Amino acid sequence: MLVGVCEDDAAIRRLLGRALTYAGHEVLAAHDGREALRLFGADSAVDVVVMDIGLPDSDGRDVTQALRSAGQTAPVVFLTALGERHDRLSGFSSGGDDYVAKPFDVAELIARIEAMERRGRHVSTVSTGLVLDPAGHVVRTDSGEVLLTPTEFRVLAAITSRPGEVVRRRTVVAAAWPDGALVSENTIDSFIRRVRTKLVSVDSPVTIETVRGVGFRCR
Amino acid sequence: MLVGVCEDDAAIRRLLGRALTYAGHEVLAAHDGREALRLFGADSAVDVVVMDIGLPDSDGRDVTQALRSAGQTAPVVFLTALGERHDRLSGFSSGGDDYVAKPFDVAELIARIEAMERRGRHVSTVSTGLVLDPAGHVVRTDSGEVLLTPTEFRVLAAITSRPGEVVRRRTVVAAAWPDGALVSENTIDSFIRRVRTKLVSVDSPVTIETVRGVGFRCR
DNA sequence: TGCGTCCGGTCAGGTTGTCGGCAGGTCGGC
DNA sequence: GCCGACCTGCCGACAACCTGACCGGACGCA
Repeated sequence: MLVGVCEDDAAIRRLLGRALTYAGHEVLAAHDGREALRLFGADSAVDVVVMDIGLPDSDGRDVTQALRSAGQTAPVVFLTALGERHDRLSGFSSGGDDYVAKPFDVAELIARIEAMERRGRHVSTVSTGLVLDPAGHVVRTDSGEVLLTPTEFRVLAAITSRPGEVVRRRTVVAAAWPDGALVSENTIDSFIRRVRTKLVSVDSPVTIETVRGVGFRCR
Repeated sequence: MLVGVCEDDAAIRRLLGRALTYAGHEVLAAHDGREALRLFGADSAVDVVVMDIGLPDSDGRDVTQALRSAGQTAPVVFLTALGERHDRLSGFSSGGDDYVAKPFDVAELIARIEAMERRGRHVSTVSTGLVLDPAGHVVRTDSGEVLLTPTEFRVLAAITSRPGEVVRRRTVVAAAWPDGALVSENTIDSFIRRVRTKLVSVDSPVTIETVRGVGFRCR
């Protein structure tokens, strides 16, 4: 896995470089926002980006936004300064991103990076023109894109992960509520409905059809 | 998932039938080795077989061996009698198989069955161009596919499991209504009719013909 | 601190598809 | 022809599903 690190403090940059290399990853290091944009742009191969919020030339969030609008969809782990409020990020960071407060535990940071990578690896595209972007919880088609809530996204992902196959209701529950929460049957219906509505709103070529008594299937 | 259950004790058969159905699976039930061979043969759509060791007409291990040499590769979960030594099976059962001692915990048995499923999913093909796909709950031919309801699927699976041979009406009932529900003779006719209609709608090369006074046969 | 918004989950009521069975027609064997 | 077995069209009951609305909690904002 290739990890892009954007951090101005040379000591932290070296620390991360060594730790990530030791954990079996490759590292691309940038020391400010401009370099990050050059190295981690859309056609870069980075799988995850570690982004410091407090950069000398700009704010890490702005850099990330620039990366996003350049087409980079890799998930981002933010390094926030001590005392930085988490919620200051929430309005900005898309659902798939994460944040770690300095001073951080290196092992924990690496664990989070690897967790990100597992999620973000497949910007899964259902064969016919529907793109599921886990980094942003966004669904894209030729005619537009729409934002899904986390639960909606998991429901859709569960069903589109097996195109043409029937996904049982219980499978959907297991995928969308991985903590084993007990939800009523009707809750599934509600989310299916919401997802369907959003798919229609972007003229999705993929539709969720119900197989009565069994589950759902996409085509 | 389609689970084949071979068990002579009607109470246990019903228990398993109900529990598996409740867990979202389909069940094909056989009450002895001969029937198991007929229903769970190489061309059957079963994904997993639950096999009682102590059957009236033969040993479950022998039945399994017969299934294997007939080309059936689905994994098997053995039900062993109380006190049966597990190592008695070890020399025989192939790597993918499992065993559960009676009296068993239903939840545990189902968990093991589902674990099996994740390994081998396969699609059964009746010799000439008719595909029974349990994952998609559909039958496919060259000219199209059609969605079957759960009961229709079980009925068709029971009959196509032995191409060219006559399947008795009572066998169809046992396979399609594994919970032991009592259905009128006419209900079978209704479902046969529905299945036939759907087969015709996809130009199926396989047809269900009736053998008066005995049962049905596909060719 | 109070207000507005979003999200997740549930509820009640309407709608639809499946299932099982009935009634009557048809077929085949004797 | 007669009888039983089977086919066919159809219908009612019921469960599964869809839909719109609602509510509490979390969170942002002023």
